Formats: sequence, structure tokens, C-alpha cells
Amino acid sequence: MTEAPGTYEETRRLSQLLVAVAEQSKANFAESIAEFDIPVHLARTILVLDLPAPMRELADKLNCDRSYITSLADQLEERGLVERIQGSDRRIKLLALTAAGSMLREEMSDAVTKHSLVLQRLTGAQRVQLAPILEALISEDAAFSGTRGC
Amino acid sequence: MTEAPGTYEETRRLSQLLVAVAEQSKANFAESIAEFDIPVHLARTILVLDLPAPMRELADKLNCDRSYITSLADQLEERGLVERIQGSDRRIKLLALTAAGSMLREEMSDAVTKHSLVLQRLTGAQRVQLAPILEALISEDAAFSGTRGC
DNA sequence: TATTGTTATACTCTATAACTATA
DNA sequence: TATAGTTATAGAGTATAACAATA
Repeated sequence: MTEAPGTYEETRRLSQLLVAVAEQSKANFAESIAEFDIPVHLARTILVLDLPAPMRELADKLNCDRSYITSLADQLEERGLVERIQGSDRRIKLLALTAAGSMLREEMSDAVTKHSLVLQRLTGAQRVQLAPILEALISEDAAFSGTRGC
Repeated sequence: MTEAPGTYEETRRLSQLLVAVAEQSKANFAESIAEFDIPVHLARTILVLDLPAPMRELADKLNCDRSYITSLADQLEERGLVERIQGSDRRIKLLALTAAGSMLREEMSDAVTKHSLVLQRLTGAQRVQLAPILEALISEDAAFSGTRGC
């Protein structure tokens, strides 16, 4: 607790806290979208699907297998939230939100924001501090190619 | 970007970042314990199981069904990491780490800390800022009783 | 030959319901 | 009667492998 020492214990504690926050955050997300009657994984896909994107790209972004994206796309299509459109490279199919899909995306995004722990529990000053920290934490480079996890 | 205004957009952005960090954090956790050849959910259970605890309590803490705790306990017992011990109330069984279990818990805890994004990507100053924010974010009170999610 | 998406299939995680034994 | 843990079972989520079409 003196100077630069505690680093190890401090890091351990922060790691644990971060994992705890992550879990809570996940639960919070589920709760936020509960009213929309849509499974969590479909909701996440819609939220990610801002602009039309090749299925392959989604697989990368969501870090899961291409075959699973097919399954997600089927389910979303059944609900009329998404449609497949041909890419110029004829092997490629883009996934694009329908009007209904975009609308739902907006509503969910709002709900998630409103339920946000960030909004409910942090002061303005804390929010200002938090942004750059989270940005630093996010890796643009895929440092996690090793593990699967959708 | 002026004063108190942007709050909504700012919150939305922070929420998204937090969700992203949460996912990354989950992936990072999986990667950290990959070397121990133990499924993520078992690892989490061991990490939570600091002191012997009634199975019921674990169900609450992990926010999942009692029957699933039975399943976890079985798997951990098979691996010799945990044992069931009778509580004074004869209905209750405590789950306690074996020597092997404690050892593994220490090793995993170390590994998680070493791989921690907190350690790798944040400055000392940022770490100092982060702690109280994460603490504020954590709800001791169970505000999430509504949703299941193990 | 390498890549995108699909199909068929199987496995893992997790919950629900009904049961046993205490209390 | 209510509570702790167990059993049997079913469902959701996700991956692997083999395949078709295109490049």
C-alpha cells in the first residue's frame, strides 16, 4: 500500500473487479433487452449490425464460427429483422437490417443506454475518467485469436 | 461536448464500450486459464470458492439453479478439486476445496492476474482511477434477481 | 487451390420438474 | 409445510466436418 509496490495485489484485485463488472454488465444487458422478447445473442447481433456486413465479417467480429452466423441469420430472417443480399463477389452474402430491424436496433440501443450502470451509478466526473480507460482496454488488434467464445 | 449536455450520447458510448470490455474480458479470462485444461465454468466456480460454502449459497452467488451446482460439484469432485462436507443442518452440504483445489485456485488466480488487460494496457495512474469506479459499478445488493445467467 | 456460405450433426451448458431427506 | 440437494430430462447455444458454389 506504499508506492509502486502493491502492483501485483492491486492488479489481482482490479482483475477480479473487472471480471465481476463484466458479469454484471452481461446480466444488465440481458435485463435491458428483456422487454423485446428476443434472445440475447440475436440482440447482440443486431446491435453489432449497424451497416450491412458480410457474414464472414460478423463471424470475425463476434468471434464465432461461420456456420453459427448462418444459424443466427436464419433466425433473424425468420423474425423479419434482417435480409441477405448478394455481394459483388458472388460467394459473399451481406447481412442487412430491414426497416423493422433498424427500428428494433434503435429501441434496444436506447433501452441499453437507459438501464446502463454507467448512467445509474457513476458521477459525471467518473464518467469522464472512465472513457479513456475503457478505450485503452479495448484492443483493436485481435489479441484474442486464440480462444473461441460467442 | 459542451457541459452537462452530451450525457445521453456519452452514456450510450460508455455503455457500448463497457459491453465490449466485458466481452473482451471474458475472452481474456478464458485465454488466461487455457493452460489448466479446465472448462471456464469450473474455473470460475473454483475462483469463487475461496472458503467452504453451502451449495445453495453458490447457486445464489453464481446466479444459477441449485441443480446446476450439483452438476458442477460432481465434475469438480471427479477431478479431485472439491469435496462435499456435511453441514450441521443435515440438509446442507458445504463445498470445500481440496488441497489440489486450493493449489489450482492459486495458480489460476496468478495466471488471470498476469494476463490481465488491466496490467498490460493501463498506466499506474489509470489503475488508481479505475478502482473506485469499478467499485461503484458493482452492486452489493442484488439488483439483478430478475435474470438468470450462469 | 482457397474462400464463402450451408447442411448435418453432436456436444456443452444450463434450466425445469419431480423426488428424497431433513427440518 | 418449507428448504437443501439430487435425478432425469430437455432445450438452447455453439462448434466440427463435409459440401457446394465461386473465385
